[in-house]
Amino acid sequence: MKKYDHKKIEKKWQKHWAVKKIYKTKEGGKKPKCFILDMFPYPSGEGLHVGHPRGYIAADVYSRFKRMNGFNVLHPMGFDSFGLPAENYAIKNKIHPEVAIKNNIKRYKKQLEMLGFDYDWDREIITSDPNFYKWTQWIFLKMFEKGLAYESYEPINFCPSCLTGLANEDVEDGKCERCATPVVKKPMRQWVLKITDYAERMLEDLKELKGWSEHIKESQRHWIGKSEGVEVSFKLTANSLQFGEVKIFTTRVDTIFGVTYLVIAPENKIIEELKGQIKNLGAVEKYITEAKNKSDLQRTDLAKEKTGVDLKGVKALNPANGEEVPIFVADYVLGGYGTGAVMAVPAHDERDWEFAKKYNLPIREIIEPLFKTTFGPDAIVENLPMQKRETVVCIVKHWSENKYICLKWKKYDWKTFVVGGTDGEDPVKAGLREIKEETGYVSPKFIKKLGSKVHNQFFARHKNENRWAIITPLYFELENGEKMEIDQKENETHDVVWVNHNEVLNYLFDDKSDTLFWNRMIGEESIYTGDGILINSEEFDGLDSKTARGKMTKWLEERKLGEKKINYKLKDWVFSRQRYWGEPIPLIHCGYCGVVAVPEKDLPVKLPKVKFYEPTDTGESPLAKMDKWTNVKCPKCGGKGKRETNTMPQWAGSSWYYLRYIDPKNKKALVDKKKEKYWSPVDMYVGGTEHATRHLIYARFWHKFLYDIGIVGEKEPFASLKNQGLIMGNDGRKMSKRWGNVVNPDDVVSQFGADTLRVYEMFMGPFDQPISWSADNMIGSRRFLERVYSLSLKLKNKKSNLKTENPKLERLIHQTIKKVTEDIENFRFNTAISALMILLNEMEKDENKPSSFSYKSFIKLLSPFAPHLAEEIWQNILGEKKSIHLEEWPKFDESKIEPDETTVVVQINGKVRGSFSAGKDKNQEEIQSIALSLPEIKKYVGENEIKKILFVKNKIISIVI
RNA sequence: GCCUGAGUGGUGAAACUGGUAUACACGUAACACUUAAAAUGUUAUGGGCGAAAGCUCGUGUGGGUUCGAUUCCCACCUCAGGCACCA
Repeated sequence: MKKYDHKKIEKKWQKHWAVKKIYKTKEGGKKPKCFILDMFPYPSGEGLHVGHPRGYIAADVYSRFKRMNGFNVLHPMGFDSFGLPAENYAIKNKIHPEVAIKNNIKRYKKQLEMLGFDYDWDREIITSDPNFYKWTQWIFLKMFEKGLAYESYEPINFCPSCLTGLANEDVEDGKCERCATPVVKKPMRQWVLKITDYAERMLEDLKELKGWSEHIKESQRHWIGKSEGVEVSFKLTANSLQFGEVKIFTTRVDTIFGVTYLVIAPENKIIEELKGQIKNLGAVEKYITEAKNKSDLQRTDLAKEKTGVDLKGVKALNPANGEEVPIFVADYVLGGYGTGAVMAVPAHDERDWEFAKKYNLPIREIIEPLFKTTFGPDAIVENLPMQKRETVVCIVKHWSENKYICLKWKKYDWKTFVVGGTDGEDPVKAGLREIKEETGYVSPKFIKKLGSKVHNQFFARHKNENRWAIITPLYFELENGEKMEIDQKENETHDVVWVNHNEVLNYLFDDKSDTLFWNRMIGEESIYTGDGILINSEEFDGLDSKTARGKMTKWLEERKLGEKKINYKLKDWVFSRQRYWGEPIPLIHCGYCGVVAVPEKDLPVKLPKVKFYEPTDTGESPLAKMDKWTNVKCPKCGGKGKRETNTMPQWAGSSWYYLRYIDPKNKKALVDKKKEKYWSPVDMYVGGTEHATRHLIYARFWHKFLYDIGIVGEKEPFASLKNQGLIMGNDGRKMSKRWGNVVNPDDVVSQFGADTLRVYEMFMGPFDQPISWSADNMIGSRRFLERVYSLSLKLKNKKSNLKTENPKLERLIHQTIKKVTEDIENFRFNTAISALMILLNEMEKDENKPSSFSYKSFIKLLSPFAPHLAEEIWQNILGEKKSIHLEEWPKFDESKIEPDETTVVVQINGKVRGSFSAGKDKNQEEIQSIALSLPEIKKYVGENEIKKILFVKNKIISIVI
């Protein structure tokens, strides 16, 4: 028998498909469209490793599947070729980036073609191609026109190794995302895009993105980082004279009466204004200089130890109570967030608390902790009123050992300290009384109070009411073991248990207020940062935090001392790079007119060809040295002008590239309106999760902008997004030259074939989960394909052309069609392939000769995964004339899926004790009588009384005895 | 610290809205074919007890709900990813 020669087969059909252009996307027609997009690769020097194509294979499978299901498919590919990696590669290897990119793209393309993807290469785009980046520049100009691109001189993240400014998104853990060098803050001229204008819409529209995985949306929400609070003005005084004001931002106005000092960031400009008033200016300036010289990494690494300097001579007035508080400059407050200043409430904020402890600042409690029980049998019952009750909780220590009294309640699953109501009595007295009554010990001695009162809201089962316990926690010690008789009633309620010191929390376990008491008891200082009940807050006393926030905000607003404010962590996008290999920013600086846009007709502003493109450390791009290129006429006044020499970041082209696939050769517009309307949005976007907070944020931002100026008709660019898990080396580490664990797809394809690689990568595990490469496991996929091939030859030789087959196989065929169809639709490729394997196993049995419908269906189901082999069988063995990839996807018949007989399982007390097969849809009575007549069931039931019988049709009968 | 996801055989992993846990594949063992090996095929393959029929334990740990839990609830542990002095 002929052997499965993957080399011959794959080469033959790849050529055939290319010549016949079977994957060419046609415009128009009546078919519904499906736009399938891969995150296009960055053509680095390394070439693809076996992990890269996982997403491409999935998209290709999906694309072929959709095409066979009657969709007009757009599945293009291109290259993201501008940016740092290409440039760094070029510098390292002393090849001009343009040449390097050309070579690398060639190599990538060859590798992609080798895997048999169904791209329409006529639509290929390359972001460093002037015909493409003309439109990248055009979009920038539109943003400039709308005031969304602005020039700034603020200090930004700067990579001292790449010698360029970076966006917030390009920094990971305080290090440059490309080269892992710690970034520094450096003031420099830069172009910035006002992405923050779109923060709210980007956040809001996430809700509509049903096809995105939750964790990507979650990390975008995080990145955008919305928080609602109040901006409050604190008046400043020096020598009892008013001296302007400082604005702070807080989400916790309810704690404003607990402010004991203010903190401003070293970057805050207010310090400049106050210079004349600061008595220790030298120390303050020294601190600020030091803070500025710290890298981000240092500043966060040193986070554990907070530092700061008092602004002597200047005080702030708390608008809530008119109190004068000191002001500190400290770098634990960030200059770039909110107003760059905060009110410090050390009693209820961990950072402020740490700082206050270090500098011995007063700590004032304003919030009494409130714990609500929200689940379990003690959960608050809605619509039942709250009964307030003053309570004491007594921690009682043994007279000689390190043990404490806990009560174990008899009727309820409770373990508590000694507790009791005070009924207006002095809490200490009440505590003494409770200890005696409940435990019998007669010698308790009061030692101390354990912090503030604590509120506990729960459902009191023993009284059948919602209880709001206002607890005073007290600490007692017994002087001796003398005991009196306990009241009968108390004795019936609970047992007294002595618990060792270090086991107390484990014993009591679930009540958070107990934990708090205990921590205070053992002297562990802990602060409460949650919501609670206000005290020491004048007219706001007794309110809960949430209500207090509302009332205080109103109070401040009425007096013009504060206003509601929303802040975002998202920062504007630093959009200029001091590097050569990027899109030139199409602006001209003119001495008379200022910054002038390059007229649209002069686009693209081409990147000049240069010999030297290494970055400089002057804060200028290498382009600045090219006088011939930079010196131009001002388009407005005709006078002398200079081109902007900064270039765009790596992410510019990829922020909109998908739109260009729709209309890649259009010279007049970014994209034709009609075509855009037909193809948008992208129906399925496949790529890695590493782009969650970079590319995917930028692209959404640009898309929304293009929507606003009427270029696109959809608010969101990508309707569905699927993320592939990383493929690691067989050692479980990320594939990298460094570990020597890189597997080259060229080798795999040559040895096993592209189809085997494709099937294996889809079969190896769930698509979105990371997984280690295993050459051993891949053998299974190869064997599977070999068996498919040899079965095909066998069936051909036997000239099997059955019309029907045995019903079991027929049912399996229809089940498999259903399963594979649903699985591909949901990106569950591993189970789809397993279903195909099960079907093959059955068809290989002699008694199960498939009909020609069945066999052809099977090959069609296989074709998205193994396109070459499927085509070979389809045309060469089965003698079909049309490509299988243009055939129609098989349809299953629902009526043929259901079996006539089902296996009914018999359970006794939930355990499987037997099973039998019975006709479909039999009712309980019939099944029950069969079940009870089975000997193995009789054995168990015996003389026992049957309490209950549960029945699930076609599945299970459960007997309870 | 916070957020998200995940813990199932020797391994990669299945299991629809709670209903026969371990499908499919890898590996391993035995057998067949072969002078032999490879390849291929057949059979077996969670642990314990048992000659066997069978019994019993088992989806990270501990508890709960249920006739019945990998699936739902609570607490904890471990791993991966994201964010991290964001007031």
